[in-house]
Amino acid sequence: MSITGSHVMALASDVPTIWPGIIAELPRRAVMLTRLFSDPSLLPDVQKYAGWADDSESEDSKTKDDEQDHCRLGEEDLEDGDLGGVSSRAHSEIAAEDEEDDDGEEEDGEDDMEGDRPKKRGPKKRKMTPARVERSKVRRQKANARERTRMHDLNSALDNLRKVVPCYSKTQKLSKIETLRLAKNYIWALSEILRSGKRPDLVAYVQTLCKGLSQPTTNLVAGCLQLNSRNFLTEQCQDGGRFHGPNSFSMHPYPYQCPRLSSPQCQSGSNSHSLRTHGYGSAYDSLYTGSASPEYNSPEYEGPLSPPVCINGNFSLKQDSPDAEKSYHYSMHYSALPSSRQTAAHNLVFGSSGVRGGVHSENSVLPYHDMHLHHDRPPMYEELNAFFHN
DNA sequence: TAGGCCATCTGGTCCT
DNA sequence: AGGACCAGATGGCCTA
Repeated sequence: MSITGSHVMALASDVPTIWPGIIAELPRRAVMLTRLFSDPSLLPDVQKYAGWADDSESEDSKTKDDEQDHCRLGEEDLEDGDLGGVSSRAHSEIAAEDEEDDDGEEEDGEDDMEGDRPKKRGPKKRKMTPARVERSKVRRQKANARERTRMHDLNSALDNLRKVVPCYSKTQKLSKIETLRLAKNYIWALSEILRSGKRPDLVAYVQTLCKGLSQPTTNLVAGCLQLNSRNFLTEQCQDGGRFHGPNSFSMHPYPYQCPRLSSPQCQSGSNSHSLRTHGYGSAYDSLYTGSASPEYNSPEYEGPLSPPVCINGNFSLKQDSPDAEKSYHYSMHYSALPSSRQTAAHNLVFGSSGVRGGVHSENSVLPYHDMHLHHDRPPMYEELNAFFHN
């Protein structure tokens, strides 16, 4: 199967429009990937996509509003007479530097020699008048306010980046460095998917995402991706990370029972369709469960094959009700292994203690309502998923 | 209490 | 000259 321009655009559009590095990188990456597929007809689509910065206008304006808020905040700080922690000593130093700003008023009576030592080069020290001290204070305060605004903007961009990487938790925010690492891994993983043109391998994909991440973040990502870490590792240990398709696992509500999934309509054979109509389902099952295959109806499968999650956020699905966020939680249960192997596999990635950073892998599956997979995916995701479906 | 993370201040450097 | 950017220093907060 060939990859269309919409596939490339779908992947690329999944990247935040805020983080400058991502903005700069992804369009270029998309063009490069398009060429990898040796289909020049895709280039117009990709180039059109490269103008996506326009789509982020609302986000930009929001950022500007934030910036204005920050500026106002800074002004308030100044109005309060708070020097923002600027010590009097620091101000004296600034004032000393600032002396050179003022023409005239040079220190009189300085000879070419200061005692035995030659006179210092550079501008002469100037007397600090009260007016000059005040000017230096104002200048320093303005610089501080600008710096605060700059850092707030940077943090705002990071927040936006957090929302589009495969794992997002309101309460357990990724640190800055972990966010950047995960974003890098995410981009890399997407690129690899495009490059290979193959259905991504579950375990390898998660490993790619978690590469270089701290233990707690690794656990968090595993939880966000709804992977029971032990079983995920069991699978990894069992067959070297190969994903065997729908018969290799079953889906269970975990750890919370979903009322909707318990309902008859969700249990019925048409649940997949009903969930699709709610915006769930097709991505994951088409991607990883092979809904078109006979195995789809394997007796081993009992639950609805349409979790609102997927191996990565890129293929996750729109959830259009707050309840959905609260209700659905799954993990993957692979075929059982002897506990010793499970332990060995568990230790492989999560450490021998199984607990580190206070987040045990088994407990790393956060309540779903606390986590967000990606919302509001463009319709082209269906197309993209169809690609993996083949 | 130590360590991690963060916000802020600060001064230096570079650019326009 | 002024602003943007950067990195070091510092102190606060949180968690194990």
